[in-house]
Amino acid sequence: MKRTPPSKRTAPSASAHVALLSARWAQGLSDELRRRVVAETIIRDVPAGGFVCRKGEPAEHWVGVLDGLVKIVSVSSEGKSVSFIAVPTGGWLGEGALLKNELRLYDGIALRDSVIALVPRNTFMLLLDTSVAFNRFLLIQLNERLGQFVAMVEHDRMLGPDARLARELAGLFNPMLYPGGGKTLPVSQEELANLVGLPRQRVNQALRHLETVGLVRVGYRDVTILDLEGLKRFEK
Amino acid sequence: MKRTPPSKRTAPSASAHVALLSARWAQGLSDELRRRVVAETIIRDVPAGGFVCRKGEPAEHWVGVLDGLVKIVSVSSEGKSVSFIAVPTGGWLGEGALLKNELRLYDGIALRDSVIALVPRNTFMLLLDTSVAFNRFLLIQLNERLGQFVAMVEHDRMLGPDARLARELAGLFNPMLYPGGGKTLPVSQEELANLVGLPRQRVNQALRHLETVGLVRVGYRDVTILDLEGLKRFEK
DNA sequence: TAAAAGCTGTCGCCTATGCGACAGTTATCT
DNA sequence: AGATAACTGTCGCATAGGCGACAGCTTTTA
Repeated sequence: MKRTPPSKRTAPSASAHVALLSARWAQGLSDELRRRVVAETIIRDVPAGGFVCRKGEPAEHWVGVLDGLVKIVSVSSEGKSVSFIAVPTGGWLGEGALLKNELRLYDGIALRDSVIALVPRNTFMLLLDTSVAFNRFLLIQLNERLGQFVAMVEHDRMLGPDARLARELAGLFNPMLYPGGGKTLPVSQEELANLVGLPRQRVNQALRHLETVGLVRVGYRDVTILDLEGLKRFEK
Repeated sequence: MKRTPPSKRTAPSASAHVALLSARWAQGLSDELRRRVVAETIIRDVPAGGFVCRKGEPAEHWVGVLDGLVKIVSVSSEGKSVSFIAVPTGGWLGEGALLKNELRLYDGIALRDSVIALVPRNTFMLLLDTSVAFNRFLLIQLNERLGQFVAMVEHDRMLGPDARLARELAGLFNPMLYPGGGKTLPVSQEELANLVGLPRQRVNQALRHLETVGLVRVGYRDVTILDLEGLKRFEK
């Protein structure tokens, strides 16, 4: 089981709505739309380890991480879990099932206490139907995310474990998908293992290797990126 | 080296424009736009083994496979090549670099003699700026492709070689991305190996396994899908 | 029709991954 | 502060993937 730090039970506040409207996609909207978005969006605190959305449920919301860190996970029938990406503060997720009008295919789980925005499907669709800027934003977001996954497949198949970890770490800091934010990832090595698709022991080795090369600093339950470009280039 | 069957040198014909306008994204366009698309799009025959687009060049076109089969490939610095997907007749590709206004990140190579449509960047951008339907089409296409790649990562990390091959084969027949078309894939086992990211020898075993279970029929330089749903479900 | 090129089916070896185990650390709970 | 839970760092082993080699077929080329 996962350790669950104490949940700071901040009541959904006005600051959440500020964070909401400062999202990049909200910049181009008309005042009217902005008002509707604020009125209709639900803000919810999710403690570390809690579900942001669940595989199998109908997709009723577009999900924003106003603060925190959320991983997208698939759990196999035998209980083996694969994490795809970690979406940090400022990131948005869940448009896939919304666009396909399908059940959610993956779980969303908070890696630490997070503040989540839930934009209802109707609001989302309204934006899609009325705002050119919003369409463009989504296009860019999907395209960027697609690029990230193509790169994941590429790296999974071409690179060794150390390089895979390096690239994955770099990917977690894609500035297009994940604007702002620091350079420290508050994640255990076991989580990292899930994210990279390697055994935890191997991740440990790889981390130490990357540390000796000066690309990252390894702490307890966190990793700090020292040289993003170096990580992207790392090969052996 | 790859074998290169003789190239049927059909001159770009009127039938190509018919194929072009019958693409799903062209359905919703105004007559004016349809005229422009036909006028500005370049039709080109590419022989098996030829490049449809090349890594490193600026993205000047959106690429349609009017007839044939095109693989998207990344070649590592040491010459190891990874194929991501095979885009069959009716498929479209290359919007990624176009949207990002970047250099192409991957090669596009014809797996057999193919008829290719090249929609110039300006035409593409015009469609993007003026047609709501086109925007929606692209959104769907990107989303669908993203789903395909997420599934690839999932399967690469969760499933064994046989199941990986099964899912990959199934993925090549996603009706959303690749409408129409038969159920036979004219591809050597070595190509399949590149597509699945396994050694050729292992792919051979896996194919024979899938054949004994009745999911596919294996021929010389081709594989016929017998049970698409079975392939999607295959686990061991 | 003969020869050459390319693909398929198998064997067998080597290395790396995948994984259980466990001692040592660091944080959290009461 | 002490107890407990969670995370980190290592060893070592079994298995599976990665790969060279090569004989038997199929298709194209001369």
